[in-house]
Amino acid sequence: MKKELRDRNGLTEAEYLSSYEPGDYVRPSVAADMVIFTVMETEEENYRKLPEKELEVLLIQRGVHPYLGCWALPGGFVRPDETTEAAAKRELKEETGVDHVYLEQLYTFSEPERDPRTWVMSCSYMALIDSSKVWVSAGDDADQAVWFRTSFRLMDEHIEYRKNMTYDGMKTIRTKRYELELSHEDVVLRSMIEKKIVKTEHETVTEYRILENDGLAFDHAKIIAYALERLKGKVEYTDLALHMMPKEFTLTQLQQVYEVILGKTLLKAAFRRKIAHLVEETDSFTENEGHRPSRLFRRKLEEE
Amino acid sequence: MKKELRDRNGLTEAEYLSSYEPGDYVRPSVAADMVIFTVMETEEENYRKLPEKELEVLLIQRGVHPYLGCWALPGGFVRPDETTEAAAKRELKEETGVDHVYLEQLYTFSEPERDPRTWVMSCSYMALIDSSKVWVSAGDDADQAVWFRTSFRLMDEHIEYRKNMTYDGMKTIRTKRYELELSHEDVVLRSMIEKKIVKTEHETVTEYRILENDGLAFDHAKIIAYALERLKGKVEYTDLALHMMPKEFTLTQLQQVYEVILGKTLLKAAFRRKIAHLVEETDSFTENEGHRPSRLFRRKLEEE
DNA sequence: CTAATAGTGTCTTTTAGACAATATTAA
DNA sequence: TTAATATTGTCTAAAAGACACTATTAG
Repeated sequence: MKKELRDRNGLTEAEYLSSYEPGDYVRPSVAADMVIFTVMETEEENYRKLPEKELEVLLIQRGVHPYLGCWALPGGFVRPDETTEAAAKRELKEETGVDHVYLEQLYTFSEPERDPRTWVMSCSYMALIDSSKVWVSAGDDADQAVWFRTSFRLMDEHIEYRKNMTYDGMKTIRTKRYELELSHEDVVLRSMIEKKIVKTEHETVTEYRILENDGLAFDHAKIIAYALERLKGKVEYTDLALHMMPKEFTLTQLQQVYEVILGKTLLKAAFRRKIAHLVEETDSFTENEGHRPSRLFRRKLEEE
Repeated sequence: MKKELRDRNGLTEAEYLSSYEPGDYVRPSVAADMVIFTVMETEEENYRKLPEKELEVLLIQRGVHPYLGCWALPGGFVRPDETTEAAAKRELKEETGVDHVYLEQLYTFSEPERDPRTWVMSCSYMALIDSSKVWVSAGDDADQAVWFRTSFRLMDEHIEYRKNMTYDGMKTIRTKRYELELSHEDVVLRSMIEKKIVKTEHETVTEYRILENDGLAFDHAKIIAYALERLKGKVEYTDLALHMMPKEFTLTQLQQVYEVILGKTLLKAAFRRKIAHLVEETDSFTENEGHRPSRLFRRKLEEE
């Protein structure tokens, strides 16, 4: 309908576009980086007991500078014919061989100095995959992908109330320090991340900062911390956790996944009531467990 | 600690970086676009009645191709020395003159053809400003910024259950069609946006599509729809709405803001219980309203 | 007095938390 | 039989929904 509008140079849109020259402004590279989570079972000695579960993140050891030898999130540059999401899916497929998984855009990190080489933004994604699909990548060609056990603990919390003199009104600064510890066999990567929430009259500014970092490349400690907070936050009011389950699972297994993500134990009865609407019964049961068999459930696709 | 590691070419990190050449891969431009919301009061005839409230979005009429004459979100390209957030803040200041407001990153839109000129990603932000600060920008130099009344209505909802033969398992497709209507005086911008949620065994894919669009530039209808959904979703469990209030406000005013955002009326008693922990009393009251005075509150900064 | 909003009390319903009782299995 | 988990029931506590009653003001 606006076809024949002409701009101040007398050009129609078609004419403008055909004569358009991109100009030589500096442009950033954009990478899609992925925080891929899964929950794995640890080996259990007692044949009767159920195995414990642990939250794991996939990392790749860098074989090139910068951060040579450090561990990084899987990811790669976005190409001009794809979306960031398509780039993430492509990398995911390459790195894990897995195809149809839950994928959610997290945040675009854009501090200009986050990559020492050049201006690179990271559009980060969180992927959830079920451990039965986890193809433990035997070190292929260049880089090796490894699952790291994840621990993310609040180490310190601090609130400061500040009477702001210049501007009227109060200001509160809430600071939380988290320890992120990733381990695989004898490799332990440890970072301290600070989350600072500054509230004033109208503003609320949240800021993450890496205080210490040992072995993780770039600002990936920050990205992983951000992903863990998102995961924790959404698990309680969405069906996110269901995406980490195999096709059929027991309610106890599902509860374990919730517990690992939330970092606390839940009451069985209350848990079952709460997630009842997210699952549906199958006719199968577990067998040969040394105790009463458990009904298997699957994710319910219908219903809200 | 990894200082002296050398890569396959025998270079240390410092050597590598000093010899680093960016290469000539194609890079995208990245823009920071903002969905700026405020809630304004309509004029009320009856001196006793309280004014109604309406949700408004700030748009700018484009004076250049492409989408010449269409209305677009305020925004601009990110510069190499700033974060996307800094770019958003800069544009916000330029466009509205307002400085310290609530700002939250929404989503990075990256469809390669979203800008007909060249490859441009949009890192979108939502800003909330209080209407008392709204400087009704008298059309300045180039482009004029105008507040548009917002209506976002679910027009159609549809669920399809599909038995997937090739792959085992079910698939459900939930489709929602929304009408986005933005109006200012006699200008009415109308778009239809489709939200499609496809659930399979492990995957949940959500996709927004513009079905119809009249007068909004680029994919901005999609971005506004996304922002409205985020706003609605977070209002119920955060203090987001408080960022749209003036320094002091009555609880009824706050309730009106909730109601406008949620698009439904709330019960007074229940509402007050729910938000009690987010506000604190002042000693002031409204006056000359033709009815009982109302206590003024302010946003509480302490406490969770 | 009136027409409006302000503010609170209370009953009901729903949801969450806590814990206990009973069921079932492989070795 | 035993040591484990599975499953359900029930009581209590807290939160949400619904509604009604009382308070206060400018004109």
